[in-house]
This record gives sequence, C-alpha cells and structure tokens, in this order.
Amino acid sequence: MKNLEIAALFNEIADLLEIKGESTFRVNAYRRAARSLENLAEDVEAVADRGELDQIPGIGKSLAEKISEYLRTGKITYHQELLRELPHGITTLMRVPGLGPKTAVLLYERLGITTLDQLERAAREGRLRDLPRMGKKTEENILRGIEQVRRQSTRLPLGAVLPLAQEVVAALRKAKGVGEVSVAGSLRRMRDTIGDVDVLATAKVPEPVMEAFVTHPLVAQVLSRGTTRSSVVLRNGVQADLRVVEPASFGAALQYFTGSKDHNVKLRERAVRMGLKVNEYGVFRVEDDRRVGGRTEEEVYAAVRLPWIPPELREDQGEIEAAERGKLPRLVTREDIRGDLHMHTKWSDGQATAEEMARAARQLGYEYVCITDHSQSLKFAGGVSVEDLREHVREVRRLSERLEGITVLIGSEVDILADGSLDYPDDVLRELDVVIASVHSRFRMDTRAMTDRILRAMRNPYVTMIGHPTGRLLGQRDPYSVDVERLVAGARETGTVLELNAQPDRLDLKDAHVRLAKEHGVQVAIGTDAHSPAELRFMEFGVGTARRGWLEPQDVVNTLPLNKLLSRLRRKRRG
DNA sequence: GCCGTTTTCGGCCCGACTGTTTTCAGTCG
Repeated sequence: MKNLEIAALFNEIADLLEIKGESTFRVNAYRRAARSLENLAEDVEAVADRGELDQIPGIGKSLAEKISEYLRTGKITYHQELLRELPHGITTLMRVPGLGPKTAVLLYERLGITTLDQLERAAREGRLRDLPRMGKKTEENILRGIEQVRRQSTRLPLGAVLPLAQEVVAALRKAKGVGEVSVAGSLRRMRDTIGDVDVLATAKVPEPVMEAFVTHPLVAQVLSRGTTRSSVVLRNGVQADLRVVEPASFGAALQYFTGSKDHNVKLRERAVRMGLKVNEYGVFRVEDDRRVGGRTEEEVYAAVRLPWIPPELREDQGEIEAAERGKLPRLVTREDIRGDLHMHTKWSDGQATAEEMARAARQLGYEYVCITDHSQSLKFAGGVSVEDLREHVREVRRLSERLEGITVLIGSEVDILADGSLDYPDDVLRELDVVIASVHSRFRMDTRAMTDRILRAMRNPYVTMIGHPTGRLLGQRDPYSVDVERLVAGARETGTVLELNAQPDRLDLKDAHVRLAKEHGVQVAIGTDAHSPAELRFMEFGVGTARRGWLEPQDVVNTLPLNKLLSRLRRKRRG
C-alpha cells in the first residue's frame, strides 16, 4: 500500500512550493490531494490499475500522472527537481511550530540555516534577533518548538485523549458565567487519533472561563492567551485550544471548529454560491451583512439548505452530497447496541470473572454478552485448553440460567495459526455460540500469504467473525500486511462477520475499511475486547468509528435482539 | 492544481493571535 508514501511526497512538494512562494491554491491542491490519499480506503495501486485515479477527490490529470509515475518508478521527477532547486533540508525547519515558509526562507538566505541543529545554535547564540520582525521572544519560542519537534509529539489514540478532554470540559462547566461547553475538532468527529484538543464555550464575559482553562491542573504550559482564544499544552503533551464565543454564535462556532477542514471549505463554498458568508460567528448575507443564523448547528446547515450532518461524517467523503439528496444514513448509536460479543476473563488474560463481566454488562443495559477467552496456543495470554474450555461452556450456561436480565453466551477468541487452520478442532468450536478468529502470531508474512491465511479461517463454517482484522496498534505497531478488499470479498462470500474492535489503540477495522465493508454488504460486530469491567465502556469508541464508517443499525450484528442474533450466527453453519 | 445546478476559465474559506511593528506580516487552525 503506497497511499501514505505518496501522500507524504505530496505534502513535501506543498512545503517546497510554499518556500518557493508559489500560489497558495496550488500548494493547497497538493495538500488536499495528500489528505485524500491518507483517507482512501483502497490501495491506490488498485485504483490506478482501473485507470480511475482522477476519480479520487482532489486529484486531476496532473496529480494522477505523478501518482502513476511513483507507482512505476518509485519517485516523482517533479519532486526531485524541486529538491535540487532548493537547499536540502529546508522543509524540516517548517516542522517547528510557528515557523512557516517565509521564515524558513529568511533563515536560509540571511544565516544559511537548513537544519534544526543550526537553527538551535543560532537561537542560543542570539543571532536570530537581528533578523527583521524577530526578537528575543521569537528565539525562545523557536527553541521550545525545536524541543517539541524532537519529542516527536505525534497524534495520540482517541482513548488517550478523550478522558483528559472530558476532565477539562467538566472543570470549565464550573467556571463563573459559563454557558455551553463542548469539545469540537477531531475529538468530536471521533477520529481514531487526535492531534490536539479543541474546546468551545459560551460566556458573556470570557475572562473567568479563560482563567479556569489556563490554570487547570492538567495544563503544563500556556502557549497563548487572548480574550476569545487560548492555547495550552496538557501534561500528556497534547495541545489544547479553548475558544469562548457569544451564546448567539455557539452553533456557528461549534460547526466551524468541529471541521473537518475539507468539509468546512465545501460548506462555505456552497454558502458563497448562495450569496452567504459562513464564519465562526454566524451565517451572513453578503449583500447587506445581515445575520441569518448561527445559534445552533442546525441553523447553520439550514441556512445553506442542508439537514444537520453528524460530526463523524464531516470529512468531505460524500456527506454533503448525501445530505443534499436527503440520503444521509441513520447512524448507529450506543443505544442501538444490545450486547458485547468480545471480552476476556480470568480464564485467560482478563482481570475479572465471567460473572463480574456479565453483571457489569447488565449495568450498561445490554441484553447479552459473550465470553471469549484466548485459545490454547496463546500461552502468554493464558490460552484455554480444550478440557478447560468444555468446563467453561458448562459454567457459562449455568451462569446464564442464574443471572436475571442478561444472557451470557460462550465463545472463544481462537488463534488463526500460520497456515490458516484454527487453534481448536471443529468439534470443540461447534459447542460455542461465537467464534472470533484472530491473528496473534507470525505478523510478518507477505500480503498474499497473510490474506490467504485469514481467508482460509473464514471458510471454516464455525468461524463467526474475524477479530481485529488488520492487527494494528495505534502508535505502536503497523497493521500486518493484508489485502482488506479480499478480506471483505471473502467475508461476503462466506457470510463471515468482520469485527470492529473497540479497544482505543486498535479501532480495527478502521473507519474507511468499515465503510468498505458496508458498501460490499458485509456486516460488522462492534466488540470491546474488554479485559476488565471498566473496558466495556470502550464501546463508545467502537460506535464512533462505526459512525465514521457510515454504519446504520442493520449493518451491526450486535444491534440484533438475542433470538435474531443467534439465528444470524447459525446461518453460516447451516451453509 | 482542481473543479463546475453560475463556470472548461477564473475562481479557490476566514479570522485570531503573536511579536514585532507604529499598521502589519506570518502562522495557525
């Protein structure tokens, strides 16, 4: 999959063009194309083979040719020419926050700086303050910025950021004179990783809210502080921004700061065509600057004659067109979920008993759960022997009889062995309600072998679903090399469900693949893979990702009532 | 460089904050 490589190249070309002082529209075209490739569910090579590169949003004739060239030769001539033309390494300067193309050029032309080390030395020696529009403070900011770049503060998993954000939001709600408080940005869109936290609040007098924000105990450093906007760095290194607006502008501001950028650009272009202007304060008629809405998000969308669009869809992936035609999906919600089919207990590597897990699930309002401990090969995770599993089946049946208000099913998370066979014999699998087949070993196979391995597991009639189908661990491990399109096709053929694993560092399948599954009529099971009662709450993250994949209740098997779920699961076994 | 229910040419989102400056350029989101 070369999607990300090409996206990175396009981004670098954009940086180089910016340094050259090229038209910002051209620069933005490259950046938009890069984002488009990053979001693409499919392998760009497959799109190229079909000759449909120019169907990708933001990619026209010229960029399609550059992609083809890269796929053919492994490089883009235009990129190489730009690199030759400009001093080597100058784009790395732009990674320092607050340092853009103009400053990078200035630093190079006046001081010959092209590396972070040179920049650091110059700043320490006080040589930057002699440059135009630069002073002592700029030097300090640049030094701090260099440190930040070196720490490689990349995006963090959703689950690592949301709890902190919720804590900050709770504190702001207590501030004097505050009205509404909401997270915005990628956090509200439930992206799998979060670059920074956006918080929005309303208040007639912003001062007390700003004060509560910049003095919050989770704040490690204050980057800037204004009357309507402040930026801080939280303890975990994530940047957080607070904006305070008038109550009358709340909807417009929430819409604006929720993004995504591409969604907002498209929305505002639409507004312009209608003689309107949309900004964070409201929607205005261009001719007389009269305000026509902005108190709520619904008003903003209504002003451009669209229904309200759920934040998870706002990625410019067809949602505006769907809204236009009245074809927005009725997205699945947490309340639609009737049970959790993936969790571990003390029988393998979990922390609680089956009964404790079941009781916790009942508290969440579930109708059923399924206990799915690891299979025998997974020794380091306490894999369950065949004998023990048979005993567990009996125990869970008794437990389910005994517990009121929830049905407890028994299953297993069975390892898919290297050759695609399963870690229990069929006559054992037959006794289970749910079989999740997962890859936990031999990650470094090539795409074909790995895909064939999983497809073979799918053909087993007792395999209900494939667990965390690509094996990624956000920020720790790349997905194993697998052809998701073939997996989706295989799932469709065999009637196998694909899991959307809700562990916040997995979220696997990811949003784009979830949507791919839906488009091919493959059903998804959202499972928490909980190892403790508290982790059952990860369902929130899974539902968020499902919504980003446009899933409706009927696309998710664990929205089914128990009897329908069981007959759905039996369907594959009957063949 | 992309794109089209105004258009195949001429548009392309919009404002806040910083650090420096005496009115604003650069950067960011």
